[in-house]
Amino acid sequence: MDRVYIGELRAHIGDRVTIRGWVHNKRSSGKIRFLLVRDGTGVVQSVLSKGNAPDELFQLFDELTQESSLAVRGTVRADERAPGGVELTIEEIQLLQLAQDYPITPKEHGIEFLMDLRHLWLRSSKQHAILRIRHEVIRAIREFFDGRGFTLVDAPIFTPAACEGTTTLFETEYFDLGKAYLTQSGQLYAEAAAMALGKVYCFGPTFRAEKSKTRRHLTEFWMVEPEVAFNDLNDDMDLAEAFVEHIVGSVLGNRAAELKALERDTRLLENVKRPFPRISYGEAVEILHKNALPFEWGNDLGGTDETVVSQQFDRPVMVHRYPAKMKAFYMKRDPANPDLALAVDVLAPEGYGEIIGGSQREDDYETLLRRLEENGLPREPFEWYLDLRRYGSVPHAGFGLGLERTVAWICGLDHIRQTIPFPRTIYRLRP
RNA sequence: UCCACAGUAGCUCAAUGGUAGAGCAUCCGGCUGUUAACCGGAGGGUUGCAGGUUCGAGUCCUGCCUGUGGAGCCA
Repeated sequence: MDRVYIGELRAHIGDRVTIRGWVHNKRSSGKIRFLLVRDGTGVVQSVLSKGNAPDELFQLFDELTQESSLAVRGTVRADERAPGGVELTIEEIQLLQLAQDYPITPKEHGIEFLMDLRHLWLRSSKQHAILRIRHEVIRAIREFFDGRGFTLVDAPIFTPAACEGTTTLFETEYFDLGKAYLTQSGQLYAEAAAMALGKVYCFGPTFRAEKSKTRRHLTEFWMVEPEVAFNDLNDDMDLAEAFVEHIVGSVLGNRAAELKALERDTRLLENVKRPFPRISYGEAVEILHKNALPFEWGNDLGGTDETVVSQQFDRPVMVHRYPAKMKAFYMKRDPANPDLALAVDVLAPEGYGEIIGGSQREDDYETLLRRLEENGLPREPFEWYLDLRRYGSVPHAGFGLGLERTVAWICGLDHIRQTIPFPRTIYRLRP
């Protein structure tokens, strides 16, 4: 079998091989023809010249359309004139299917048009690069936790109630048991698992029915959530910075070609090394005031606020101890100031905003019960969660990292929707 | 939900209230090393929908639809 992948052609110079793929583009000049073939591992230019090939082959070449599927047999040659330095002298073309009127031409297109054709857009080289970096980030995430004794514990996607009681959830009928909701976080379940296994993480899709219309939001996105028994907020921040450093380092080390294809300036990514600066919410507010931004203590940091704060640093910054009032009920209060929650957000540089949100969890039964009431949450669906504080409660902490926001930042994209194969936004359910 | 912007050829965009155009794509022709190739030609339109103002509306006004960006919310 002489079949090889385009990515391996360099090791086959002088060989007669067969590649199988799709027509990426073609060019012609009089009696010479250039066919660019893509197979997922790369693109190779293959050449046909008059005098060296039969007329039937020229005929077939001229009929080929963009994205037609085919097999090409030929001899591999090194040639400086070819993109990539390697090309194929065509001896035989086997057409598998002639594509009709491929809509995505090698020219500019608008985002709406490309999103409607997302199933075809994935064939473009930049989308390849993004999806490969997404894969690398996922691989690095698993590698990081698996190498540190964490156990992957999947959380359910159907849940009986809101985890945090703040955001709007997708609702569905669940047989005779009433309403069920698509999960907005696996955290509460991760906490239960941490009490069983010590160090755990869950990694799966999460759903938010908020009608968010920004470059940072999807209605369906992936989140990885570690949870560690006996960790406090400082341990949590130690874990978060090591985690982010590992992810960025893995992409830099293993996906340099993809970053280059995206024209990403990697110098800013090289900076992502421990320790990350740690500032309190109060210090963040001071930074905003120094930059003449009107900001009232007690409000949450908005998109531009986050950008201004993160611009003060050359790497991700961790903002901790937010006003408890605006944070979720399960976050533990700071013993030094009960108005503050032991929470931490990690803000990515370059205006990419919050990629991690985490906290030390409330571990006292009575306090947690009071928080549920203060937040107007029903007790019954949380009984099992309260059990975790009845039976051997311990300090513990964790965080959630948004996969797509992280990929958008590392790739330097202007919008989160390109970081997931088939994005779900408020106005997009297809394809 | 609120605010702003946009919708013209398959795509990306032009067009002072006065005959709807270009580039790319498609089709035809040319070119023996092209690099989003290039050169010549052809076809391609209910200007998002419904009203209104006007001698005349792609252009101005009203409503609606669709999309984009932002706010809020958050990963």
